[in-house]
Amino acid sequence: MAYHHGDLRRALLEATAEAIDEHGVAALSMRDLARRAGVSHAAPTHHFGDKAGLLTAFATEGYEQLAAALVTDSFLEMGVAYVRFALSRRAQFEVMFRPDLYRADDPELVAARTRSGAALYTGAGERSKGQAAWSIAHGFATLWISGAFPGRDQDPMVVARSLFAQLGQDATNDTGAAG
Amino acid sequence: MAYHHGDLRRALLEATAEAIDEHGVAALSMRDLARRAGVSHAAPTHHFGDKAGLLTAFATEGYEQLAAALVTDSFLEMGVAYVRFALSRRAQFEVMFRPDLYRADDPELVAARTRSGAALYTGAGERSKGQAAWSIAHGFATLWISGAFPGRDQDPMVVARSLFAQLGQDATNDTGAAG
DNA sequence: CCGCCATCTTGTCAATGACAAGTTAGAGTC
DNA sequence: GACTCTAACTTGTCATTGACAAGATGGCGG
Repeated sequence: MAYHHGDLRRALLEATAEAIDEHGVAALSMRDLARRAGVSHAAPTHHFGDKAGLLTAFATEGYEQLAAALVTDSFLEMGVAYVRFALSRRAQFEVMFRPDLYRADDPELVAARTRSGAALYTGAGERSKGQAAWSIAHGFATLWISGAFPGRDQDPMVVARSLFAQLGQDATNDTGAAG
Repeated sequence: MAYHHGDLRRALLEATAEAIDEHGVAALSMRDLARRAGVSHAAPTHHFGDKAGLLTAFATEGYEQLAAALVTDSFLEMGVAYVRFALSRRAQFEVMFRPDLYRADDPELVAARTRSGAALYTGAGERSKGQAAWSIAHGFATLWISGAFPGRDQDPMVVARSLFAQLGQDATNDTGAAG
């Protein structure tokens, strides 16, 4: 077995998403990740220190991806993008909002979270309408993922748009920059 | 040490809420619950079969409590009650919406979930406005709990009301029974 | 007063996270 | 082109955990 994997760190982060998608975060195991990557059981520790370190890196990556996904000029589309991110990167989304799983004060994570927060607050700000939109996006995404939301035969993105439409109409075409 | 605890099942469920409130679901340990209740490490297994069984019972209890909490005549107050439940019974709320932690097909759990769902759908139904309100309530609650929501010096219940107010005004005084 | 059996205990096992100590390979140096 | 240096990875170990098996206890029906 080769001693130098190439990019084990990357492979482990990808294996993490796979494993969570398959069995949920609760069943996530460092040793299973090692097996998936074809390395010894202690190899992941070398790169991440411990399990919390792995999930810190995983959540950081998630915040960076979210920040990138939220770049759009329309207030409505930002909400749609938020839901799309949550549903397409379920594993990241799930870990990101469970700070008990990682080190929430890690500098790199805080920086990434701040970046995605900046995008979000530009549209949502401290204003109730933006916060309501964020809550709808986040609530719908988590309810849909957990299976609690009705109408599972429908396209979730279509449903999401119908929910945003329930907010005052002026909000759907407002980037928030005017506030 | 007494062989008959009295109501160990009850004590364990209460210890579960305590333990989750203190260290999160991720760190929940059957043996720790046993220690908290002052019984041997295998006692919990006798009552719940396994960890998933314990959390199934815990989530079932949560759904029953939620169903009771949602009994109100006002659409708006139901949303407020939902948020209040989530914040006051954090542990139950967290477990309820993580079906990977328990047996989602358990008959008693399904019954309890259906009961709380009935209350919810009476107000929310299949209609977008009700679903938007549910999403706001659920999203706000989870974001507040995770610490991601801004304005943490404010009273969360006041913030929640300001969010519901962003929905069309006619929705805030509609039980949905007319649909 | 005696057996029954739900309740709880003790004992054990495989899996896991964390850590310590050893091994390898490839990069830099001369 | 051998030599060292060190990051990357391995092997080995330990305490903890969930799950299960088997035994102990004590209240309750007969």
